[in-house]
Amino acid sequence: MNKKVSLKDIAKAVGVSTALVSYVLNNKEKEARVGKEIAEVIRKKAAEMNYQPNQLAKSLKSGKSFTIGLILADISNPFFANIARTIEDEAKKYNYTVIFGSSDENAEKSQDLIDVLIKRQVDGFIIAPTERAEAQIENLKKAHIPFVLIDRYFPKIQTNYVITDNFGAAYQATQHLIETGFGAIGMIAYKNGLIHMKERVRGYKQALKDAAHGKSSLKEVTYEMASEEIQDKIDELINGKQKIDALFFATNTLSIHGLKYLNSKRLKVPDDVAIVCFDECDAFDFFYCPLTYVKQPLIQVGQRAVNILIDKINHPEKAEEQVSLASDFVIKRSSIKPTN
Amino acid sequence: MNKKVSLKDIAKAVGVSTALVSYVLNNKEKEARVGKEIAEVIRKKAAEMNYQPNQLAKSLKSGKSFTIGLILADISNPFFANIARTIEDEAKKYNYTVIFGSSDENAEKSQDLIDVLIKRQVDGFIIAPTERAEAQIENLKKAHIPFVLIDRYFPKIQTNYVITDNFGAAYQATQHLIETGFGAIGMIAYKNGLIHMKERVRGYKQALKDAAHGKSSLKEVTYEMASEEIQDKIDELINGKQKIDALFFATNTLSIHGLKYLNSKRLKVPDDVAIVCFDECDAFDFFYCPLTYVKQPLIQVGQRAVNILIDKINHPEKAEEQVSLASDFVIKRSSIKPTN
DNA sequence: AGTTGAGATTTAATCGTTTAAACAGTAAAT
DNA sequence: ATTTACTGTTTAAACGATTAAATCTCAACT
Repeated sequence: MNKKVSLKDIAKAVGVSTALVSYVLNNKEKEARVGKEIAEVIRKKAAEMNYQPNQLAKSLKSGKSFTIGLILADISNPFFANIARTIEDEAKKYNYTVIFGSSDENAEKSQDLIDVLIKRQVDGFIIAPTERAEAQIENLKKAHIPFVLIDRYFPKIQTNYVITDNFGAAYQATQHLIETGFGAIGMIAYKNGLIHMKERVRGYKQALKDAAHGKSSLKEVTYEMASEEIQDKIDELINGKQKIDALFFATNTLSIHGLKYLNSKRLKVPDDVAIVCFDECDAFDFFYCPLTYVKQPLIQVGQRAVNILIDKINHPEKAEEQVSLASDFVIKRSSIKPTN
Repeated sequence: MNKKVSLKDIAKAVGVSTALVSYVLNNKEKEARVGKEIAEVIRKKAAEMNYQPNQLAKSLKSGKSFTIGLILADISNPFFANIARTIEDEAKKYNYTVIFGSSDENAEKSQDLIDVLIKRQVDGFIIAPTERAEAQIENLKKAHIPFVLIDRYFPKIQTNYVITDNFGAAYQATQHLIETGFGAIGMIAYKNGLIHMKERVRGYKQALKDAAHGKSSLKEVTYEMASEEIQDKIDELINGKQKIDALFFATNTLSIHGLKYLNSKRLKVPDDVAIVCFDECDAFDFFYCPLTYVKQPLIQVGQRAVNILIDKINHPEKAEEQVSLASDFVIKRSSIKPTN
């Protein structure tokens, strides 16, 4: 059969040792003082035989795989897919390849993925960590494996991370609703201990407090049952004693589920309830009322994460870097007080 | 520093040769007649030292990397992201890892990715091939590298592939519009030579022909400039002499661009123009009028592709497999004749 | 005592590269 | 004539694992 061409094959074909071939094909002719003519012959033969170096062997020898492990919650969520895309592109610039996996916000799956990728000798990780992943992250630290967290991080662990200023963005969003004149502002968030979610909630509450705007109406749903639970929560907010007239969704998926339910209840945006979303989403383009949203700088998050990771890979002694990026806030009609 | 633990380290710690350690950790104690007590010691030590075998070394030795290379047009497109997700999940069942890249429908990028992945010794490829990629595919064949094409294939090249019946789906969609009573049915497709697109166009044309429904109104746009060009094309269809009253979009991205433009022109669906889309999309949920669409069996495509690939990897002598899957056709209000 | 055999373990080659070090050959310098 | 200094090339070890073959140790049997 058609076995793959190795250095040895070329060496045999030309009639020299593999060392010479290696030097030539790695452009180390100068240092290794390889004869000019033989170098040409080797180069020609390699091309002719369509030689492709075995990266596994190279990595084994060098201890560097030029591979980044990427662990996200779910690649089919556009938020993560866009980050993945950026990370892939950015990594390619430095000749790195990306292997990714979806954790589904599940700490065991996340650990499995980390193990698989460590066995594959990735040079480092970019991870959007799940709840209860503190131990995994501590272990990576202990093992001195470079990594950068994105989207979330653990305040108790000193790590590299690139996030967006969730508190600030949520504060701004809530403040905007207050200033626009809405009286009772509800929020729907995921029920979990992850910092990005906590910060969004904190921003919302702080904004209400600073404006002495009554007490907060926060409702939380689980990741697994979001689309069902959100319906009850919205009902409670709508029918509760402090009937809300504005609603802040903490993520794009919550927005989609929530808006669908509002549609099904024939509640009009912004007349019956004003809306602000965290993150954007293709789907928003087709909502009858243009939606106000927090626009996270996804591309910068991805690029910074890659840059910091590669820097850390090449300079393991460097101190951890923490980056918090500001979001844009895009105001559309969904959060404008209807004139009546 | 904290170098990684190797077989040798364990061997040294226990005071035996690496061979024993290897036998034990690969559960080959029986065949290799390893002492029961020492096996226990080795196992304990390995766990204690948190040994993770080096997959690169294993692969180098065995010639199998348990890695699949996945080449898609763009991972940030939900159509591909969903396939990627399925492929990742399915591959994991067989202990395979997926490395992916985006070709952006560009043959050079695709070739670059193939080269990178070959160097990384992937066991096989799953590829949604771009235009002008025939030579690449031929080369893979010549090199006896297992691969499965998805979404598209090349009729002139005998390969494994898993696609959906594009002709049938387009025929059904068009026939539905005819039977519903629309008089002039336009279609917007990408201008390229790829089989999936050609088949969709062929299905559309054949349905018109079989129903003796006048001549076709096909407009084609380029991949790179789709969002701009689609506007002119829609204008032509709307204002042309055979003013259309129904429109068939050949992909989800074309649907989104097209519908946005129709919205901006204040054309109502289905009153001014009926709509059928190929592929679904989250965004459709929020379009004011529920959209009729061809629902491709993405999960099956991904799973079959993985299964066929792994089969081919393990049995290279097997004949190529060609799979064409039927799509669902979901009829909603956008293609229902308004009663007036 | 010597042979046989089974059990337990090690040796060494191998996968495809890289690269320091050794070696060989020639020319210039002493 | 010998040393020195290049130039050009090969040797061999190493990366971390696997595994056939070799080796060693006993115990059992003749």
